Amino acid sequence: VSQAAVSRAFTPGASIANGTRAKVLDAAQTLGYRPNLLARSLIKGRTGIIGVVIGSPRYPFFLEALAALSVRMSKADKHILVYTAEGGTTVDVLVEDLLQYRVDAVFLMAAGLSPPLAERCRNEGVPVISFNMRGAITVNGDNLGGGARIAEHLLAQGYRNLALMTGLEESITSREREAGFSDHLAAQGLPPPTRVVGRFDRETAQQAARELLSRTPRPDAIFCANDHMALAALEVARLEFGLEIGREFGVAGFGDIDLAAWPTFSLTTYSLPVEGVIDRVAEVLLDPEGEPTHSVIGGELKLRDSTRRG
Amino acid sequence: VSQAAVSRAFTPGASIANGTRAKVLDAAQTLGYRPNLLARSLIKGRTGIIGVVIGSPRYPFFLEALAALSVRMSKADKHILVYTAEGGTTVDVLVEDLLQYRVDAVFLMAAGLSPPLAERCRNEGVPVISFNMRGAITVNGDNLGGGARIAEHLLAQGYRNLALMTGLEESITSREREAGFSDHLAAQGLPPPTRVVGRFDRETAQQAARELLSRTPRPDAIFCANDHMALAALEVARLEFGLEIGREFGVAGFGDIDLAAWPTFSLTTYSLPVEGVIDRVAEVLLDPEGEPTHSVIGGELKLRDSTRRG
DNA sequence: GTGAAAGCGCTAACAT
DNA sequence: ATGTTAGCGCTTTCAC
Repeated sequence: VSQAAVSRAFTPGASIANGTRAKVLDAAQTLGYRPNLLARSLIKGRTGIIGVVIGSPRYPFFLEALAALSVRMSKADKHILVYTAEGGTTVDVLVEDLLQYRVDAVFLMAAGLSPPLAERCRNEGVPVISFNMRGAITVNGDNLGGGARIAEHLLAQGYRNLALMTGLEESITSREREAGFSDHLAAQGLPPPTRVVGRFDRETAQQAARELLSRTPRPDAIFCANDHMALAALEVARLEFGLEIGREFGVAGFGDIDLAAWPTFSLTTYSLPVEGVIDRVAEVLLDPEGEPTHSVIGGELKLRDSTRRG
Repeated sequence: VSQAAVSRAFTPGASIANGTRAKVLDAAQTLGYRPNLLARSLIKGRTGIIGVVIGSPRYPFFLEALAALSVRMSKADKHILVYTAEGGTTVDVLVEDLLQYRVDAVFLMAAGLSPPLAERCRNEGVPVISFNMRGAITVNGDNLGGGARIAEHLLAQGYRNLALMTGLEESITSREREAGFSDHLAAQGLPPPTRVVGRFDRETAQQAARELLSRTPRPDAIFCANDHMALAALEVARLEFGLEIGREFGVAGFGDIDLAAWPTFSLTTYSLPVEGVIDRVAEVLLDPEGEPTHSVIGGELKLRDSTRRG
């Protein structure tokens, strides 16, 4: 009944007689005793907690990724401490806080970690994983490749007057998707697409789509930097301009969210495989060693009715 | 430069000279020192961490609620440790684990906490909040009232041959929405609605809708226990059966998710105000005292085109 | 295989 | 206002 014995009883491979262990576990059961993980972490230096910072908690992709990550981590007996950056708090403040909880690693679904703090994380042995951040370990969908595949596809379908709707101007993700698309056109000796700026959300995308569709000559197809904007554009084209989607106006997105496959929309898109991305993130998160790596998880072109002519 | 002085420097209202505090904070800055919250929690008995268990991480409502809660909690300097119950782990195991981390409270978005463990949580002073669990503190949308309002509305619009699509049979939420709906019909002396069982998801709902719409006489309106099923039913009716939604076939849901308001669907529904519900949850979570309370957060009927005749 | 003692990093009395 | 001491609940040498 010594303190050490109890500790050993709860430690998987400890040197303790089976009888003693059983006795201790039994007593714990009836007394309602459970080891205090805080105290354990204090000694061990590892908490089994992964810190996650979400910059835009309203953006469904991040939530899906969070859920997927949580499922993965549970399997490894690790857990997730969530911080959301809404309402003025900078990412630095949140990460600083996370470090105080002595998290084993940080997963950043937000931009804006300052290089000095990133440096400190490295020094303290806390790996930082992010979608897009120089200096950190990154895991990404194939933004460049996807953009290019979409451009290629639209041209193959005979669309000639192409438009592009970007996400937030400062978003690296958006810029990569745009670059993939535009560079492909340039490589074919074609002029750059008509460009409008969405901000990844529905409202702005609707405005941008209205503006674009009112122009003459009207573009005959658009590539939007994410599916949400593409669906907004599709709705505007169909319901407000009475265009037949696909034949009169092609729409393509990026991400392949569930909605894209609904028959009502049948949106052509390039997939961003949440599961695949998170699998890789989990892998890196669980393996502290290693230099900054940059993984690109390929998706695939999903050909649907929103870009089929005739 | 004593240990206690440092502690005081980092404690908001402690008795310490401004000069000393400045000096300590300054030194900490350059040395990269940050207090260890684990050690602090070990003494204080409070961690500032709220445990959240999500039973169905694929169900968007829970994710939205999680995001909303995280934002609320950040403001109170509390944080969220997320556990997902996918792949066989029981809620009991997860809550047990949460208790080991000495969380200040538990928010359960999952069913299945055993009464003995619930009891233990109470004894240890860890409040348990849930959407639907006897014995615990609960916060809910107005399932009963909403179901009734929908029934009332459908009748007022002249629909006469009503159908109902439930969620999971074991879901209390689904049963309440059903009861609100059916009881209203009964109170009007009308026969019970035709009843099909969905499982809250799209696939099952599509099957159920197909089956229902093939019957003779065909129902002229349906109430689905959530918006996702309602949208699935709407799509099937419109695209597979060629019905004019609203005039020939009325569709109503529950929840008022973003999609419901999209012009493509324009789904009539009774709102489940995520923000309102989570506001209340946060309130209870932050205030440990109090007996089991049961809050019902009212929503409102959203009249849209999916239930307008003529 | 088991117990005694030391210590993880902090805060809370209690002095001064 | 500051330093000293004790102790939060655990794991880890080190004896036995």
